[in-house]
Amino acid sequence: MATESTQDYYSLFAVTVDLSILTVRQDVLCALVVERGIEPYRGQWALPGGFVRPHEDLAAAARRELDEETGLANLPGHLEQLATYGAPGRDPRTRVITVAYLAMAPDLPVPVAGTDATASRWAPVDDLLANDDSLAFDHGRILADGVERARAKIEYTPLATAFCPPEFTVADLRQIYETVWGVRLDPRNFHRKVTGTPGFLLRTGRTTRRDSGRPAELFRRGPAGILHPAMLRPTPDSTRNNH
Amino acid sequence: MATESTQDYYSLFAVTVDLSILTVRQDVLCALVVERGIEPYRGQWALPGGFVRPHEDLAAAARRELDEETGLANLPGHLEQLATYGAPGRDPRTRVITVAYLAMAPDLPVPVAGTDATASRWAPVDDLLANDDSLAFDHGRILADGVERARAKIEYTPLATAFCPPEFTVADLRQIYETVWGVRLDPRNFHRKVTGTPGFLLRTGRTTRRDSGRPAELFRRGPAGILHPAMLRPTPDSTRNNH
DNA sequence: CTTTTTATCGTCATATCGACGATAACCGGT
DNA sequence: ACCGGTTATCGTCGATATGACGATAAAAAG
Repeated sequence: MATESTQDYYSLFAVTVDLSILTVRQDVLCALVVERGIEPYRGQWALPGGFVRPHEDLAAAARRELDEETGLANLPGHLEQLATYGAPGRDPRTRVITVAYLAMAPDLPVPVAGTDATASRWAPVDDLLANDDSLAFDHGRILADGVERARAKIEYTPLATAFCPPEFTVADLRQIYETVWGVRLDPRNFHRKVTGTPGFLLRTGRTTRRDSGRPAELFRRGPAGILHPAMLRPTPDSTRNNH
Repeated sequence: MATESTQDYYSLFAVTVDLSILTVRQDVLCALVVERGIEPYRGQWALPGGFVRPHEDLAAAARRELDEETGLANLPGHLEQLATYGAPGRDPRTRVITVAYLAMAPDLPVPVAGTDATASRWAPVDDLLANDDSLAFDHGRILADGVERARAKIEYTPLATAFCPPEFTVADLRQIYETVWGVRLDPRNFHRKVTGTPGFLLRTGRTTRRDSGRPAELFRRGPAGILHPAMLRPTPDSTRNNH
């Protein structure tokens, strides 16, 4: 907040809030994208977002945009500030400062027909991040940062449960980790880990029936805010213990 | 960046960059604060910062303020974006969006007489965070967030070395961890840990002479970007393994 | 040459992890 | 009722990391 050193005057900037909204659909990590109706980048896909209103808090603006885009007033899941992007020229029209937020939500049964007239859809993040210009503006970078944040935070927080419905099985949760991290995890060690980490999961006593195989117990998210010890993301290199 | 949904018009905001500049001086974690010369909060201490210029990148503005306040053109250490604060009313004059940055630097021999006419000094963060209104605006929260970020990041990154001079001993590094975390660490286990973590430290071969005791080997920061396995911050509760 | 001080190395019990075997509880088909 | 298929859950074992702490090394001070 302004040291008011040699110069006290200041410039004004347009400020927007953009959202990396992530979910896991059919074992694929997806992000919500909207089609732009106007220039610049007309017809291209972009992250949902919009201008912050004059007397609106940043977090409130993010929640408002989230509600508008998902069509769900009380969206379950998680919302946190990601980072702020303000490079000159990132919007060709004028100088724009964008505060990006990261949302993680369970797969929404509603195929998200937001209040906007613009089209919106879930797209696999791998597709969106394959090309550098699949997304308008610098939204590719914002999404990449959001995905990396999500991958890191499910290591030491219970936030992977934000991708799950209120009640879920250990296998459901493992599938989330496998999808978000892009790895395979041993079901037995995973089960031992999540059930042994204090506060991670609460048992409901109930079970699911399945088409085949033993029924699984249903859990809900526990009270822990951080995981001790953390979940370990396997190292990409597996050629270590070859003695 | 603006979905341009129902409304395409936008408001303008003043944007500043504020800095949580941390260092360790005489085994105390300190932050750089400046005295405000004008209203509001005249005479109170605040984090250094200032308005972003019309065509200036956010990171560039942060580096510029850092140089101005520390008086060192190429300040060693580390600088990263922390978070953005934009609650209405946080500046009583007008709506201001502040992008906060976190800097971690070795103890500067120069008693920082910046280019500003305003006074500046290093203050222990414990003092600054003791009262809720020791700092102007919401700078207490920004500083608290910065300290928490620093405490977390030295767990899994080599950033504790950013508080050290280019060459340092294991004891120097341990003192950094003890000061930032506010704990005591076993010198033998700490030595085993840091020397055994790949890429953390590079040995120089040289040693320091001391006033008393065996000379210690000098190290410099290694190439690792993250620590595997991470440094473990002792849990505040020690009443666990009492079987 | 002994004491003091700090740095560095070693030892040992415990906890955790990865790999993987074994068992449990459901299915559908015979 | 029995059997194989499938998935969930429990156990075992070796390797590794960790906390507690003893032992040794290399300097200064007396």
